Amino acid sequence: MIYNYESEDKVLLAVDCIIFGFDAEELKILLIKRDFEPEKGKWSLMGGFLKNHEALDDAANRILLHLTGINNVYMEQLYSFSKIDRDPGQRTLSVAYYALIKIEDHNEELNQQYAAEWFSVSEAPSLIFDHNIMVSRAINRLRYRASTEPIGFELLPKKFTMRQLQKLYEAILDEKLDKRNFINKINGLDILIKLDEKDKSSSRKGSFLYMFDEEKYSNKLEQGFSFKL
Amino acid sequence: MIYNYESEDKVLLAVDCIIFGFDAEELKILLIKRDFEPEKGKWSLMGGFLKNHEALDDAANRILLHLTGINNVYMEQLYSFSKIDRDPGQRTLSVAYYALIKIEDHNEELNQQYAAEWFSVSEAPSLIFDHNIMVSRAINRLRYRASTEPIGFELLPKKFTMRQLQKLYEAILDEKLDKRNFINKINGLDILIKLDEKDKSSSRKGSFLYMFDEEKYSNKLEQGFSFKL
DNA sequence: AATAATAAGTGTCAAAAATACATTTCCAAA
DNA sequence: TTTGGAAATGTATTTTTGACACTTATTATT
Repeated sequence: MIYNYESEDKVLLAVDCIIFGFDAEELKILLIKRDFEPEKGKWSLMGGFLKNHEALDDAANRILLHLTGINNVYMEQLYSFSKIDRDPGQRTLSVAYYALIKIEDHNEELNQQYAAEWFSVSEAPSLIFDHNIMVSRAINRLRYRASTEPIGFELLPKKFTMRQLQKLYEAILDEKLDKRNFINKINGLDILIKLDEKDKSSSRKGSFLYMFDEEKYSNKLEQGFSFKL
Repeated sequence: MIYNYESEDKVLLAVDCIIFGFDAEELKILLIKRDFEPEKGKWSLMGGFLKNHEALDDAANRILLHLTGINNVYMEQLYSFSKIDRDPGQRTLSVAYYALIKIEDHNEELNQQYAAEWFSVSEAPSLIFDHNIMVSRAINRLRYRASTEPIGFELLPKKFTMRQLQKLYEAILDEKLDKRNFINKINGLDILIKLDEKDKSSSRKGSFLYMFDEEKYSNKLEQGFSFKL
């Protein structure tokens, strides 16, 4: 007996992306104003529908690229949302993804070509459907992931200062950290390259720039090292 | 303008359940032999298809109930799998859930009414499709969850000994734990009720039985307590 | 009644990790 | 040369984790 797949229901599957950025010491999300009904004119996550011939990861990347021009960034599947009436227009499920992007690298295109806008996580407007729930789930996941894997760097410029890194973690974890303890911990991990360059934008003395040493990190990983912050 | 939902593809959405149990000091999963093509006769997770009128959580519960007679147990959504050809019969996505059940409470019905069989996680057969990947992801999730929330008790009888609890955590974490340190840690959490009863099945002295004190736990939760093992 | 067998139950010390905390240094601008 | 301001730096204390071995309670056996 072959299973009769035809007798089963098929569903519309949306993919929605929570896009995180970091700027001015704040964790931000990228939102768009929805330009069609239902809920036209309201703020929304970036979304689209899964096509028959693509995997979810691919759909998430396609949607991100299409709505922001951004490609090739860190993304992770978050959760699938399925409340019957979550979309008042039509029965739709949604698989949420979150992405981490370096705001500086993408600022211009976003503002000009796309109707997208950054909001500080704490001041974001209320969103359509269950998107607020998605965002808060994404923040939780980001908190966990950022304290067990070195993904914070995805939100910073390639070269960054210790202060930036600390402010980033403070924003993600939503708590103040002690500067000396933070630096000691980071240095203890031994996965950064300290450059000879300094960033002089914030002080006369200038502060040294660092880069994440991906190669060193993956070597250490193989030797049983585990990132913990 | 109203969005034209009709032009979007719809997909078949399966729900597969990884069902964990604990017995004889081992972490186990419940599998069934598939009785239809494709892959008829091979071992598989419990699965079914999402219906148009139900949410994923409800589908997972329905499928669990239908295939095992089990109801009302701990379940958590795990991940959505979408590789194009994951099911050779038909393009299908699958949302995986895992469940924790108390084997003792359900043993008879499972063996008699249903063609389900328990396998130790380490000795389970190779499964159809991407089910092996689902299982290993579920184990990871279970490890994390069990060390940050008191869900281990879902796998034990209502009354259990310290030794059982320790063996359970050893099985979940896949590492030996020190008896004294473990007991000290558990007692430090102060979320168990020590009963006057003893279990005499494993020694002449007998060992005290404990119960999880749900009420105490949720009170402590509200006061900022967080379970950590 | 004494003994033997077996798992249950119990505490301390040392090492490591986390936390709290204040001063000096460097550089450019005035 | 002085000054302002952020960057850089180390130590002492507390807390947590990890290692480790003997006594107790009970019943079955003699």
